[in-house]
Amino acid sequence: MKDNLNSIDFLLRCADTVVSKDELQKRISSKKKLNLKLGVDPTAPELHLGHMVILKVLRRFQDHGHNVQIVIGGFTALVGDPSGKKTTRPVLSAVEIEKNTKRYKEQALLILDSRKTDFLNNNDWLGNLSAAEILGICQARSLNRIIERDDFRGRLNRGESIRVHEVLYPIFQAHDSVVMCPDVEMGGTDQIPNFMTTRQAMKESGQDPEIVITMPLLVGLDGKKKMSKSYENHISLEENAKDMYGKLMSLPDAPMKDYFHLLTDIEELKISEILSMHPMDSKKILAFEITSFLKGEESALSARSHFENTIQKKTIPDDRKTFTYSSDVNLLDVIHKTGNFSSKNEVKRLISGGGVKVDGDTINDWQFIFKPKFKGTVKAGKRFWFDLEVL
RNA sequence: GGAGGGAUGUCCGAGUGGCCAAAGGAGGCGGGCUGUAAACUCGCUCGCGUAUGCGUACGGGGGUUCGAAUCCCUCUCCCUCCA
Repeated sequence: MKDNLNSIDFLLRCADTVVSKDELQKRISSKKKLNLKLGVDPTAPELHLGHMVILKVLRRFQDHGHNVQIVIGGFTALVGDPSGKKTTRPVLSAVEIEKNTKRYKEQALLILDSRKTDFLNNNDWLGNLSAAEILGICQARSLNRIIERDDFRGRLNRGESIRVHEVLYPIFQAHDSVVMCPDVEMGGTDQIPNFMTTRQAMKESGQDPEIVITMPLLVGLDGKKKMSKSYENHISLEENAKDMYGKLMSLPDAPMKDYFHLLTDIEELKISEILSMHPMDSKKILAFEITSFLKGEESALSARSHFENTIQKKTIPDDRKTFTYSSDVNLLDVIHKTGNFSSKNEVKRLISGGGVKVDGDTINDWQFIFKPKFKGTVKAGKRFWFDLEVL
């Protein structure tokens, strides 16, 4: 059973919810150019592979001629999504939002087709609503419907407080869709309750409700928790090719299958074929595929050979810095001065723990002195090498 | 408005006057094993040029004491219950 790259099943590969597939099929068959909406939060401008999952699906739609509208939540950022009880929500200035938006654009366009992508800011329509207008919108919504969702109901049952603005959040988000009239809205699984409110709102405004597609969360490099910057298990889209490739190689085996499905366009059959190889070889294909898609084939090739040389063949990489001293220096100082370690104690620990080699020999005396005329290569920690020369 | 509970190192969490730079766990770092995977295993995990030493550190400030994370006062923040 081969994937047909044009089939709706391929477009929706791995989607965990589609409401509804029939409707989508109908709209696609009508040959109409569809508008796909994606809402983003301008408080977190650094994108990673987890964000790429959705962008990748959007890109497939674009390749079929459809259009993508990214809504920057300039206004809703001030309201705060009810999921997650963040202590204080930073209030962003217009300038910051501008800056974050720009950065977001750059990263998103690594994946999306710029000719088929529009960027909007919901502050443009939400920011100027009068109190009367807000009342009007709220009049058409029912609280019952909103607090049906599990997280609200749970909090009510447990007697935990729900702030009024949290209830308003889905109303504002829904209003975006009422204004934009998208055919499809995409998001993460956690957005489903908000999307349901949105569909309801669109119906009440006499529109065809948007189709909702949600994608599963990508697991992070620890193989356990979802990929997130705050868990420090992410791979940033801004990462350079070498690090991206290297980090992908450190991914546990188990999530590889998901990574192939969610982040590449490789067909189903081919994926199972790749996964039946030695896990390390499959992972190299995965790492290459993703790095090359985001950073270009050339960088990916050199990232791969860098990995093979330094890690697999244990060759010392040649892009090392050289540090030169004019008189005796000890090991501690030399390593500390490279600026890669935050304190001398940290370096001492590294040295006495056996993590430092000079020209291949482990040295665990931090007072080790380099005499004049010394010339050699120091390895400090797992993957940091530098040259040292004492005149 | 009233009653009560809480804030400890990156995180979780023990500790209720000296033996506390503070148990334990997680995470992280380094070694071994390996496929820079997992699992396993061993060591380290505030800073200071080398220290039975000094400095910082248990939400902020002040006090009691020879001595405070531990007691008292006060401030800030969080939570629960009643209204």
